[in-house]
Amino acid sequence: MPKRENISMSVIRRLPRYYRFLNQLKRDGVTRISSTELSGKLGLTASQIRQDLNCFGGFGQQGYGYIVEQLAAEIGHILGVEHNYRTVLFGAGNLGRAIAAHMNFEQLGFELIGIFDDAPQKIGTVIRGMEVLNTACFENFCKEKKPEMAVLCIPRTAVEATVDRLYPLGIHNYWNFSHYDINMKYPNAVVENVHLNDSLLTLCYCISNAPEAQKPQKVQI
Amino acid sequence: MPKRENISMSVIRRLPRYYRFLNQLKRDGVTRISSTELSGKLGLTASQIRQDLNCFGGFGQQGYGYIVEQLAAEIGHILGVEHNYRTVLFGAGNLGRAIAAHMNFEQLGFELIGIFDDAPQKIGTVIRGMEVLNTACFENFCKEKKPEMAVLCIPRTAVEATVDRLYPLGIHNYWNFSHYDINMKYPNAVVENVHLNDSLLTLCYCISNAPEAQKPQKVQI
DNA sequence: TAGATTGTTAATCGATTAACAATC
DNA sequence: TAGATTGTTAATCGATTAACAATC
Repeated sequence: MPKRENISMSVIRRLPRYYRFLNQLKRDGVTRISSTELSGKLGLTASQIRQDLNCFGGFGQQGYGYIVEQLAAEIGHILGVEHNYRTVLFGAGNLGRAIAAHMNFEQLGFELIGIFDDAPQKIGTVIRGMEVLNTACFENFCKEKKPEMAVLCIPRTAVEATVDRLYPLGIHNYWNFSHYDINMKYPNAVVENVHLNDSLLTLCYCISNAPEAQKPQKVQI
Repeated sequence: MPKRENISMSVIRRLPRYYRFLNQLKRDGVTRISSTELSGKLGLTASQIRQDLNCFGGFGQQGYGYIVEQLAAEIGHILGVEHNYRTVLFGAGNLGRAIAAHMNFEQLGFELIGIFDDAPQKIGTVIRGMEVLNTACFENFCKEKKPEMAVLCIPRTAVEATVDRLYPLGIHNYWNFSHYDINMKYPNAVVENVHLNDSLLTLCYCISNAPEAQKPQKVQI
């Protein structure tokens, strides 16, 4: 794959979805698929799928289509799922515990190597067989384990101080569940935000402004 | 606000962010703001902000700007935060418990009125002062409480059957944490997806493809 | 070979930005 | 009134779709 420059975010955000569907097809025993078939399953145009894939290289065969297993592997490689970036999680509250327990980090390019909190009642508790460590010990942990990414499940108010501490330790990549905007202060940090509040408000808008036919008040049980 | 038709998703997805920033300004005691000032804080162009707001009406005063409190209220109203849609949550696993405990549903247009699971060891446990109920009892619950939205924190494999059950009961709105695509079978359902796996994979791509200067291997502790 | 389907270029569509007249 | 800033129209930019030649 020689091209790959200035790929737009629109394209990038579709890749995980392609990857997911292709892996499902693989599990279902499908060996070969055309862009038209795939477009039906994904609800996109065949043209868009071909355009997207050709940002990274020509993975298909003219007149034949794409080999499912090969294409899945290519996209996995493009995403970088083989990297297993060493990851720490900050905040062992409800959300942090859920994320630690729920996510298959290993299949998604990361390896969870430590969970940190500063509340005494949380330190020492176990999540997914991993003991929650005291945030105070992070510098020592860091020297030995050299984490590359941090998941932030801490309150908005605590994020700035935490990033001020992690960034100089070489942790420049963040999966951020707070609404604090890390890139304001650290424009070079690589940040993926999960804004659950915004997502819920978007749903609220869509419900409130759905065509009349779908309005809840019209519904009968 | 007379206009409001065919608002693009791009605009809608920016509204929660405007709402969030305006509420913060309100808390900070700011009474007045211009589109230019706001654009600086949000990292958007002033033009875009004015365009976005004018999809819904003219909320500013020429030569003066926008009154923070008033604009926040207007956007809240556009989003529909006052609706308090009656909400049930399915799946009291790690993620479901975290979402139930973590989200301020009341401030975001929803009211959580029930949590359901079918695992005996979960039924009867308490989350946020609310007892987890047996999924088997849902029809009865529904007759009395008439829920309008469902949060789905159940495994992908269980979603289809659950929606098959909920949709005919009049629940057409979903906050979906699984990767099952509800709109395939129910095109009229109003669905907001939270795809945590896709988000993490996107981060993986961004880390793997960041400019050399940011690559983790170059970092010194 | 004929049929199918890609890779890629060109056309269209939509979203963002710029400009400026209206007006507070 | 003069200065500022909106609301809105026009220009630009980017993303999606359509078309088709290349080729398996």
